[in-house]
Amino acid sequence: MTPPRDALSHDRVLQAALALADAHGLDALSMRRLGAELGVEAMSLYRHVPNKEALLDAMVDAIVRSWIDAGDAASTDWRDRLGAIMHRAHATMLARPWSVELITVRPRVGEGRLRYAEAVTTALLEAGFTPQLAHHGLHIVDGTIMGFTAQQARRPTAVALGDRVQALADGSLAHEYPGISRTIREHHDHDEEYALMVDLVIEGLARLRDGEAPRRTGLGANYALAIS
Amino acid sequence: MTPPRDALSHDRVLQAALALADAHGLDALSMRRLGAELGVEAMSLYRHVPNKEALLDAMVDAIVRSWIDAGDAASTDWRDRLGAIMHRAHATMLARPWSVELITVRPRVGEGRLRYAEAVTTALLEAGFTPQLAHHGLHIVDGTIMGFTAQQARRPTAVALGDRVQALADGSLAHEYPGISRTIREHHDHDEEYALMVDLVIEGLARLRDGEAPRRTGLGANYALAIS
DNA sequence: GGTCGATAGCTTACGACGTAAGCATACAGC
DNA sequence: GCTGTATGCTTACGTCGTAAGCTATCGACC
Repeated sequence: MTPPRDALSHDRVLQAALALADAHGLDALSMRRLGAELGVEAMSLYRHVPNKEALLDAMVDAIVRSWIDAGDAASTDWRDRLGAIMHRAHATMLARPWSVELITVRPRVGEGRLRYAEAVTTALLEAGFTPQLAHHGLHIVDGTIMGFTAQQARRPTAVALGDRVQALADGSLAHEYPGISRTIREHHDHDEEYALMVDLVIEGLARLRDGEAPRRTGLGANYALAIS
Repeated sequence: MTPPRDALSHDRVLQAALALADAHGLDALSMRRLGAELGVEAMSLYRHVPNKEALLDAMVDAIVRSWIDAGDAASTDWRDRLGAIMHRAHATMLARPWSVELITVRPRVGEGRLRYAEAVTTALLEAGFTPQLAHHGLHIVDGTIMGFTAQQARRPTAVALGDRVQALADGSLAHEYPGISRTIREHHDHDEEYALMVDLVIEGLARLRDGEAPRRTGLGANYALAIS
């Protein structure tokens, strides 16, 4: 059967879902609305997607896949390779703010995430990290990307919604929160801030590899035990 | 009117919501079920809580509030103060895995979050950081806590759900993903890994304060522009 | 002590949501 | 032309958050 020009397919559904989230946010992405966007009833989508969860997973993987680039491996400097990945991940997520939430919450390991993890891991291994340390490094890089980006992505909302943020900015809470009041008025370039952290992390990883014992603040377990 | 022993109140609703999430996860927290748990109809809750969103925000703030401790300020060493906060935050979130998702997604600035931000900021300011750098430091610390913890919290799920993770562990995907296959079999202590990152970040902040120019991997903006 | 206003909880109802089950259509291969 | 299979539609169920209005209880005051 030659499908008509506008036949559905897994990919068409996926693309429409991405477009809908881009246009109206993640909350607007319901199966009914997605169907409508495709000129089709909601239930028809289930011919091409097992359920909504799987669709969300596919969306996540499509995005994570774009974090890496075939050209990365060409660079010989592992710092550049890692930096490129981290900045690309940051930029692509900020371009679709809804994706941050989605990626944070859905841990399914798909093709894209595997390729990304592989790229980071091999960069570290080739740079002389032990397998143990490379594994830690992957988690540290991952945490850095997600944590910083998540925080940055939700900052505009925080400003828009937080009545208190205004009070802080105009100084009326200066007595209660002197520290924040003093720092909040600075001008901040968030992209530059991220670059700062990326370099901080990469430099820290290099020092770990080189066996320079970090000045320990005390074993983490102590704190964990102290409060549990 | 003396309320009967079991009268509702904002606090009782909040505590019940926390308990329900602890016991059955965030998905189980519906207004109907929460009401049932309190022996009350769903709509009765709305006398004490404006809507579900506000309840979730209150839950978040109750948790974030526990990240700091009055004793922190007593310590003179800023590394210890920061380390204590970061480890406490990590531990309290892991103790309630559902909170990670909630905190990541809801950026409302409440009392607890302000106090936490203030504690981190003043620790940095008192350690000689410029206001500008202290502000960056807060975001870096925040990103580190959330990113790493989020990733760790969802890792068990990733293992449970990812059919591929098994394939990686037993080596059948070694050809496609040699790097991950090599590192995934290492034994990992995740708390120790977090301690590693905390020290890495604190040490990196110290170097920023001391004006040691990090070895730049190239300006972040370059990457961002290259792909957008 | 009778009345009154406020408070707390209940009832009903609406419009979303994800999706199970079964039906209708339309094509490909014979 | 017949038949099997793939595709999309229809209907329906149980869930959700919450708007609107009702009822019952109780302290405060005349």
